[in-house]
Amino acid sequence: MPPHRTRRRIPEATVARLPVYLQMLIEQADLGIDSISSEGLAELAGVNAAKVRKDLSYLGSYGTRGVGYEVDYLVYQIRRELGLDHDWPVVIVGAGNLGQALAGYGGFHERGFPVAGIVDIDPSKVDTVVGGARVRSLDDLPQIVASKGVSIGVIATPPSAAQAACDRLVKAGITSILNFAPTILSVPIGVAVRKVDLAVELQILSYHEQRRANVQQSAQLHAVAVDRGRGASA
Amino acid sequence: MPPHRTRRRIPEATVARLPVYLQMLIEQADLGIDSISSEGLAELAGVNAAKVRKDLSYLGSYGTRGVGYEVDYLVYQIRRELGLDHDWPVVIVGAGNLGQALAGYGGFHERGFPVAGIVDIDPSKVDTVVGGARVRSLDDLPQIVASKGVSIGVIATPPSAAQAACDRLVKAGITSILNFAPTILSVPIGVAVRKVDLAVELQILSYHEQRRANVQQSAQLHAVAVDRGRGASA
DNA sequence: GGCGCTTTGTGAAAACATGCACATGCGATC
DNA sequence: GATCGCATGTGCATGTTTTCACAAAGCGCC
Repeated sequence: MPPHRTRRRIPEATVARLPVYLQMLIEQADLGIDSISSEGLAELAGVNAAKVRKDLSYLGSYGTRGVGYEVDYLVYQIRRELGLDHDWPVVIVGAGNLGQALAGYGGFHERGFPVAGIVDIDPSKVDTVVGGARVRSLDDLPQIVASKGVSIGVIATPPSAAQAACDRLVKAGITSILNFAPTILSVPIGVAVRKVDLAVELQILSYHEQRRANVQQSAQLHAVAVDRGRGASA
Repeated sequence: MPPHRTRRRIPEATVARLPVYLQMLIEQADLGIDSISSEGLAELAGVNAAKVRKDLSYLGSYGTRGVGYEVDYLVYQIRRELGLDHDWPVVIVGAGNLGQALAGYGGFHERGFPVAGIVDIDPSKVDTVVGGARVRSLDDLPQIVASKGVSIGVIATPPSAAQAACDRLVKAGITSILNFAPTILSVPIGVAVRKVDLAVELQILSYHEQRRANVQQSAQLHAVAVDRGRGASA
């Protein structure tokens, strides 16, 4: 039996880095580079070389000692592991600001996630055209999903409509959801959800800004205290 | 000396969850709820109650045993810790599809991150109006940053322009960057970067879809094997 | 004022992730 | 075809995050 039939589970942290390696490898391939070391890839991906090696070792032993990794082959293997050897059409729910931008964003299609359709509950938005796709009614969701074999849904609705959108996606047969609304969705087990909340990202940055400011202030206070101490002792 | 002058460092994982708690607490406050237990908050935030308690304990002892947490007070404390007691204006670089959507997205302003300006290198985009803001030249960046006290920059350029955009942001005095381009940025130490890559998110979902399919297939194979075994042994 | 109920806050254990350091094995060179 | 140099793959130590489990403590009721 081939050893990769029953594949050992890949740690989530590694799964999250594989797409980055993939991207970098594709860039290198386009530049005509056909071999790369863990150190080289680590530099490109902004991580440490041991981590790269350990991550890649979960896929199998695809490197050559003393040499490095063959770029094309690694691309092939990561693609296969991530399930990127075929396209995954996505359906977008919500044709507001963000939904429209996503539908018009070429990067999706280019990276294997063509937009199979965009739907909205608002009749005044239905049949308008955004980013080359005609907005369809939310009621058409099951038909779009079934006819195009869609398994990934993207929620780009206002927060108040997100759970309802989610429920309809699940009912239509969607099993993975990318949620842009600042809402915690509840889904049946077996449905994967990832959340992207722009405000949360900014708030995390805000924490670091805040902290930086505090540290500086505290350093100043400390300096003053030291000066006082000196003055007093002199 | 008050114990929170030299505040212990909050783990990164906790910092990433605080904004979610905050959001949920604000929702509860709006509903007129003024007290909540760790269990209740955990449910809302989609995490486990012990984690909520440990996370909140990093801020200090703000709960009441046998009762729970006072919603308003907790909101105040989390806000303070995250540095959200004042607005943080942001500047957006890149007025393409995504940049325009971000500029027009009300959620930013609403949650304390007003758009101080949006700039683009393309002269044909300059002076067009998107989402209520006039696009300005990339050359105006230092002036925008200085005059409005901006410390957070958002990169919404094509990947090939991202590093250059980053360099100019840093030179203009920006110390935190939210990067939407699928590019690893190199920045001087002291500058915080967070990356949001939509394709990466989809690829992670793809991995789980792929895996699901494999497991099912493998289960089927296994069922067949079992049946064979039975048939043979019967 | 004391008792019991409830929920916090936190040590300690377990699980997970990272990074080091080096044995292993491959290719190149002589 | 033996030797050398180099980069992989991995055992092990370290650090971080999650989870458990329970003592400590506030509130209401008698």
